[in-house]
Amino acid sequence: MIRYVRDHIAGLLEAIGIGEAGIILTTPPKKEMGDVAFPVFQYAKEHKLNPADAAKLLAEKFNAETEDTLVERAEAFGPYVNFFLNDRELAHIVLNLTEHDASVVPDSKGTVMIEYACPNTHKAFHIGHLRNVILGESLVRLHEYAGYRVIRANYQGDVGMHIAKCLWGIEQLKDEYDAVLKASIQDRMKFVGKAYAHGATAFETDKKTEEEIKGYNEMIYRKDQSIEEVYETTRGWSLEYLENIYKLLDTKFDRYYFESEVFGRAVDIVHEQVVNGVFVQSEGAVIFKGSEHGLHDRVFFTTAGFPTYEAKDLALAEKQFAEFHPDGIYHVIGPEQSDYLKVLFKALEYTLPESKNKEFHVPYGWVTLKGGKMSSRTGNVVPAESLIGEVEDHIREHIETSEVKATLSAEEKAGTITKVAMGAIKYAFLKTGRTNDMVFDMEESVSTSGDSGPYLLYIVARFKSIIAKSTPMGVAGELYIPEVLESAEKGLVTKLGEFTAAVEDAVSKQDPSCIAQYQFELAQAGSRFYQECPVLGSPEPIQEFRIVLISKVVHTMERGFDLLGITTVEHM
RNA sequence: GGGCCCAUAGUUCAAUGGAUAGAACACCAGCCUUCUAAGCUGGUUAUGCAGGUUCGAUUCCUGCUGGGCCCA
Repeated sequence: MIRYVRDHIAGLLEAIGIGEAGIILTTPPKKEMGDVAFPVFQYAKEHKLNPADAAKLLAEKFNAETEDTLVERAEAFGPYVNFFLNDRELAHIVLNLTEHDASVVPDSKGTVMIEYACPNTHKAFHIGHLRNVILGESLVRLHEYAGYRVIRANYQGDVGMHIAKCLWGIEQLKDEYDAVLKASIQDRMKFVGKAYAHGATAFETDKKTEEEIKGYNEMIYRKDQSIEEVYETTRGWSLEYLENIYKLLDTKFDRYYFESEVFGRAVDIVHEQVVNGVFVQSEGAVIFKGSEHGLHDRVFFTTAGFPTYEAKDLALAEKQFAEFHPDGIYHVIGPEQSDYLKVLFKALEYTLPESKNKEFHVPYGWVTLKGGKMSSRTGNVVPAESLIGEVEDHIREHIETSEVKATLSAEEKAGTITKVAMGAIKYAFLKTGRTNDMVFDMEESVSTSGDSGPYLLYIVARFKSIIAKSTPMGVAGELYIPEVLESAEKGLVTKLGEFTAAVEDAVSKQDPSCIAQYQFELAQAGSRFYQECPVLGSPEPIQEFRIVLISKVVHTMERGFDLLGITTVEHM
């Protein structure tokens, strides 16, 4: 509901002496029941009335004592007083509404760092990472839109056992490594994946190999000459591969942090804080007693003398605060790390007091694939690029077989395919509530109908097409608005007014799915309008009104899509 | 063994403690001489189990069952 309307009605109610204790207004379930609803439970309780009687009483009182251009009348529906708004007034308000709250000044709410993506090098980028990046990018845009200065941070794991396993595997497959040096990035990464799998399997099955690989791990930390070149080369491959994916997903980062750059400082922090008693020795390791804070104990320094990722995270936080002085850092990380992060944040309160109440975990649900057609390869890890490729194939098929698109150039088609494919994927990943697990359904996400990205983009393309065909109108004073709107027009106007509320909801919950749901509802209302209300075929004053209306719809949809990281297309 | 999360229609998802629990897919029936039918309209189907708090519970509390995860 539009804030203006809400405040207006609250004011009218207050004027007749109702609702001093803060008025809550909602939307009736059906439009025949009015535009705005006032639940009277609280009022009835205070006045010892039964809710239905109270509603009747209040509706009568309102109608008798209130004269207003926007609110035509009130009517009691059970325990609710519902208000019916004047179509023309409502449309006037909505069409003149800027979709962006003018009170939001860019960068006025302080600085937040959003840390997302955070993959390991030398590994495939799988569908879980995909959800992470798509979510992170959308959160960045939401926060910027809401008036925050946002630092995009990415913390990539470029040291550790997973790389030791990979490097050991490469040593075993040296001939293949030499052969693949000049190959495409896809093939080089395919080899890296194979080498990792080789090392990981050997690590599990053979005690002697396990020791060897641990030796590689030490060599990585010491930057041992014998592995340095292969390490740097394959690290470079990984970063190139990841950068391609970021570009495809239309995301970027202000700061790339690496485990290798915080490792040294991690050692120092733990040593310093052992002296201060924050960390304690335990069976040769150094631990933080989370159990003294209702959490659990964690190792920050191993018996072998290496800092764990716990320790590295301490050094990372120190760097992040020193470099950007954020008012908050949001870590987009899976829910399985929830308990770990609680311990980490607690330890940080000691090693870095300024971080207190400024570190936040933004968890998101697990991703699985429907059908299992793709889940069989290499364990159950699905590389992101193969999923993206498959979606693109589906979309391409639609575009290529369409007669309407015959006029498009090859370049336009390619651009459209990419935009629609990425829109399909991003929408599929963002429409489910952030913390809920989700199932990625290939058929549904590329589906041209239903609750899918392509469906939404199609609605926008149709409206854009109408606007493109219309003759531009001169500025001719006040816009004509019909006295009574068609049902489909009214629905569209009402839905348009809800955009700001959807954004506020998304920001407060840190959940882009609020926007995705809004986009779908607006598209549905738009689709119905498209079906029932001809634009170009209508007589003049109505045509002008409808063009202004659909222009507003296109504008709002594009704004919403932008917050999701999705780009609209002109034709599809 | 300790802790965290989840359970809604055949399937995938919604629902600040409030009106007849909403959509989408699938299935069935209609709608193109008219702005893109990748569309629209109508129809069928659900709150895991047992209690409790409340005028009112999908929502909050307790126990149970089933699934996921973390720590040991």
